[in-house]
Amino acid sequence: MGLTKTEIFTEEQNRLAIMLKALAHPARIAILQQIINANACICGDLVDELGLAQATISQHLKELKTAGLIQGTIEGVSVCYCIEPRAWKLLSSQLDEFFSLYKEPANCC
Amino acid sequence: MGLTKTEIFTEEQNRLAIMLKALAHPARIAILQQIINANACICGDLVDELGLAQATISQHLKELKTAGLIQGTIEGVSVCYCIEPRAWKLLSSQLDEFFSLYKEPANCC
DNA sequence: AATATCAATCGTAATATTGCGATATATATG
DNA sequence: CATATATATCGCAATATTACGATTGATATT
Repeated sequence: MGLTKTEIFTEEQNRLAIMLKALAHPARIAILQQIINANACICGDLVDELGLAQATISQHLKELKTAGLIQGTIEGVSVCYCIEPRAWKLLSSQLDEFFSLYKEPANCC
Repeated sequence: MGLTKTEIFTEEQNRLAIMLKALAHPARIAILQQIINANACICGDLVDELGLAQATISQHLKELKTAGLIQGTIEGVSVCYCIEPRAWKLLSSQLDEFFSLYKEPANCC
């Protein structure tokens, strides 16, 4: 065990869970906020800004990139990271949809 | 290590990450969808509906309850679970705010 | 070519998560 | 009170996550 039973859930449920997992860490939230704020960031900026080791930041960036939420472009020695607009909008709207499923408390327990 | 460095992030970043973590599992997404769909659910219904053991569903319900996303009311032998409206709305608007930080691709990399 | 700079990857330790069987607890019902 | 029903909790095994030092790789700079 210790392994999520993906096969019993829908594609959508699994995809949403994966994206949310990518967001579900304060460092990654902070990284995204920094990237948005600065329009683009390189790894070193984030290392200075947050108080985490370079290896740790790099690993978080990789997770965000794997999820598709950010993209990285090589720019000389450094790599410029910014938001991936499509994935961002898609996730945003999927979450909107999910949260709007719930309408006001009817006659709950 | 293996421990998140909460102290270097803001209260908001940590709270949002905790709530997202509670959502970031297909079983918990499915549970919430079921609860919303049926207006309220008891643990047994969810065990039948999803294909997970009773102990597993109970544990997921506990996590959702700890996060404050659902509430449970004892109803005879069973416990009736439903959405906690305040937490739901709060998270929804916090996510709205977070996602709206990003405005269109300016002159990115 | 040698060196500096920046980021990715490897390896490792500590901790967390996932899932379930077994058991405990708590409330109905006969 | 004994039994059935429903849920929670315990304990465990398998796996995943988090963090970082050390190293590697790749591009500039001198």
